[in-house]
Amino acid sequence: MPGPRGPVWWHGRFRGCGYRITLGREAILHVLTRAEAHLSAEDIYLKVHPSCPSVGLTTIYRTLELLVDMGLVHKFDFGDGRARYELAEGPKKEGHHHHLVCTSCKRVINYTDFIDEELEFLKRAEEGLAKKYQFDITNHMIQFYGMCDNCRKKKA
Amino acid sequence: MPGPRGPVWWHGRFRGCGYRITLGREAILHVLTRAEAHLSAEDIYLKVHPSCPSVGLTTIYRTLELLVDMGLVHKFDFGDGRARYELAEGPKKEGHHHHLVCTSCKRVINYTDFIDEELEFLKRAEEGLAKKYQFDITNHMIQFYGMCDNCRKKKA
DNA sequence: CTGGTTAATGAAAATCATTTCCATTTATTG
DNA sequence: CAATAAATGGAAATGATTTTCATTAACCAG
Ligand SMILES: [Mn+2]
Ligand SMILES: [Mn+2]
Ligand SMILES: [Zn+2]
Ligand SMILES: [Zn+2]
Repeated sequence: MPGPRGPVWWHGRFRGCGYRITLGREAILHVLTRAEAHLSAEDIYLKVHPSCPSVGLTTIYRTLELLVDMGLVHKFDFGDGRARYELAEGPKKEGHHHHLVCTSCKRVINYTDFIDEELEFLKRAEEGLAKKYQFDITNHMIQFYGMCDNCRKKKA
Repeated sequence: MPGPRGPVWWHGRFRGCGYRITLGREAILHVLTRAEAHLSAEDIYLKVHPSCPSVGLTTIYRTLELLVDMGLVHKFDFGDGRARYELAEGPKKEGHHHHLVCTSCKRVINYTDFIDEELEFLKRAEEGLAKKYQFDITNHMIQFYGMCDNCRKKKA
């Protein structure tokens, strides 16, 4: 149930780009907004299906591509063979975090620690790199890989 | 031409794990050692083929998986639909760098700038995260995304 | 050096996430 | 409400990667 049709934070962005606001898109954003985990296209399809059975997997993929291009959603590859999607920034600014990926079980942990000193480092790096390589930097990604608690115990 | 069969830097690692040293593996490592770019499995297949036409694509995939698991090779997803591989560390310590990825043309630039302050930041982050999340961190990845010189000009 | 053991391999087939096609639907606008 | 073009769904295509299985060859003991 996508809720009342009132103006929603992302409607403006859509209208501004000349994109239409459809039931499917509404449902997909709704799921992404409430997602705890890092959802695959199929995960989203399954969550959208009960309330909007008419939305097909193709639309999920198309919408996600659109959202990624608009910068509203980030796309990740955690090594399990399917892309994972996550809202870039909600209405609340909970957002900015990075990932700890277990190479053994593919579990992913969001962390926000060290974000301050990280921001410091990133700002200078971005500036320097942009100038040196004539790159217009819009985004970054940091991931740490290793073995999680559970997997380490299993090995022992 | 995989060169003389003398002891090579990675032979020890292989023997230690009980892995056999085969012509195919020799050829694949040889290509990776000399690679300038970030090669896909097929790129490697094509480079190996002339001197070792008997090595099939399946072996390329299998060997790359092995090398990634051993930590000798890093696997990347730059968003063009195929995995890219790069030697983690050669005999010479040229290695450590990160990537600038053009989201428009998928061009990738290696950079080593800011590595010192980055290392500082990473060391502390790794320690803190390892303790807090009980993660055994073995690796990390940093990528900046944006639009490269060429692509920006085209848009203008 | 040689034969036995078993990892490694190639080719073909299977998998499966993602994309493409195209006829149909629907959001938007006046 | 009608006109228009964007958006969509379902089926088929795509294409990278994986699996299967019969064959080869690396390695080791003798
Ligand atoms: Mn996350
Ligand atoms: Mn590189
Ligand atoms: Zn794990
Ligand atoms: Zn570019």
